[in-house]
Amino acid sequence: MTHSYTEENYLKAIYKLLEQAQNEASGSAAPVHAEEVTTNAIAAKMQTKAASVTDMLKKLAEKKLIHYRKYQGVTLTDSGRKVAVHIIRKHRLWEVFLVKKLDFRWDEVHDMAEQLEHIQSDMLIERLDDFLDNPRVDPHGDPIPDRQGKFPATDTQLLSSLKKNQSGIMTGVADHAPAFLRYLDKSGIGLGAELKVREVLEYDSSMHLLVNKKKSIYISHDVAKNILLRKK
Amino acid sequence: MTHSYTEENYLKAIYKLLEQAQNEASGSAAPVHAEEVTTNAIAAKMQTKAASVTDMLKKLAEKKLIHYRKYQGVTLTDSGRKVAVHIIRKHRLWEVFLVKKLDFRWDEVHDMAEQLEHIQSDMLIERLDDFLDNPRVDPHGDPIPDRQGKFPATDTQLLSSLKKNQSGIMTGVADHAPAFLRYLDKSGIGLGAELKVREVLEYDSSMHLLVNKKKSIYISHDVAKNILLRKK
DNA sequence: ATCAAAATTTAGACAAGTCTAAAAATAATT
DNA sequence: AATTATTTTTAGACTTGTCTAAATTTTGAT
Repeated sequence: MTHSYTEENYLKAIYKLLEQAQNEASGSAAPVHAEEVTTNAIAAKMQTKAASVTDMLKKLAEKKLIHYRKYQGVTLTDSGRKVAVHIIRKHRLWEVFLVKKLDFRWDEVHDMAEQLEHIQSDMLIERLDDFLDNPRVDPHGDPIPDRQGKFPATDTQLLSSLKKNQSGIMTGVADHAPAFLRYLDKSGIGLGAELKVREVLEYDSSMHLLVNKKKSIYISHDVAKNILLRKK
Repeated sequence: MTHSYTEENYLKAIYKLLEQAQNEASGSAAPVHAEEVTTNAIAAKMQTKAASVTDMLKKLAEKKLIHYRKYQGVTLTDSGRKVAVHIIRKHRLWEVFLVKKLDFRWDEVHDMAEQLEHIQSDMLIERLDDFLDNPRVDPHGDPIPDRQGKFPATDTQLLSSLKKNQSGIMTGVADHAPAFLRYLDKSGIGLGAELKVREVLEYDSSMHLLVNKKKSIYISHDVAKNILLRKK
């Protein structure tokens, strides 16, 4: 019923890689057949060696947390996905706590939440959820699944998909690197900001934006690809 | 600079056993020469075997966290004590959070705090301290050391040491067992309560108390030995 | 279709923490 | 002071998670 710290981290990594594969597949024309995650991808994400990953995959498969076919790749079973989503729920709720109650900035909370997400107590996390007024998203705009593991509906798109004169409200980021987050802070771009596309430069797809109807800034295509918003 | 979850738990156990030995020594006529803790005592407290304790003691001695003389016993070095006190600080602050902010009862928080005390982040614990308005004691009345490891001064005694007609304000408990705490709740006895000794029965030292000038109850000597108060 | 490159798995080893059983040291008792 | 009894330590083994190096499988390119 209970899983080790390390097992939880592997399940979370696999979940995120699967999610990422889904997003990339839906972006292309390819049909979304059950994507699988590779050993090497997991090793890269976990900062470990492929041999270690193989060892862990065998253990997770034995516990029926993943579907594992040698040399082919892995997916999560329903129970594996449940564990992963619960870890994500805890991670994101603790991030809200750190930002809303302890006044940390959104670029500071990741490492602390990485530890807090493994605290074992369902009561604790439900009380924390209530204490925070049942937030739907974390400080980066990522959705927080409910206790059943259901994610709130979202309809966001990448800023990079907007055309000239279109605008939207920023709802999240696709890159959580502290340096990127601090760059956004410095540029006056945060969750809830109104972003209007003034111009899209043809040769490098960089954008000229109007932030909150006031501030005019230029951002690269790389930046635009990592900002999520709801078009209006 | 950083220690494993298990090392931290051993250091905390040794600290508490030393503290306990100190208290018992000061109660008797014996001089308080540097008490040492035995392998068996640690094994009992950690719910493990003596052989495992010996293995860990070697490691802790190598890291200069304890003074270890084979067959003789152990004490903490200054740096070992510092680690232990910091764990206790974190444990007690998290307990305050759980009770004051998440509305847990004082008998429910121990297991959660046992996990939370190992979260590594000095920033986090200082922010938490401020968020809780720098409490001096945890929900059981135990003193919370400051970030330098200094404990606030306290002058408490056991309820069992009071004589007929003496009274005091309850400041803590010596036993943290959930069943004991729930018994106190049911009896209307909690931190801050005024306890007046109406009568001490001679043959079993049980007491007749007046709680908050209203409620009259009888408690055994065992209970009286586990209630701390400040005499007035 | 074959061969080289890349990815994955196996084999064997290591560190942390635990255990049982046996040996050694200390304490207690007569 | 000698001899049990108790406590503590050592020896050797097991588990979890990791690693390197070698073997195997799959993929890609000609």
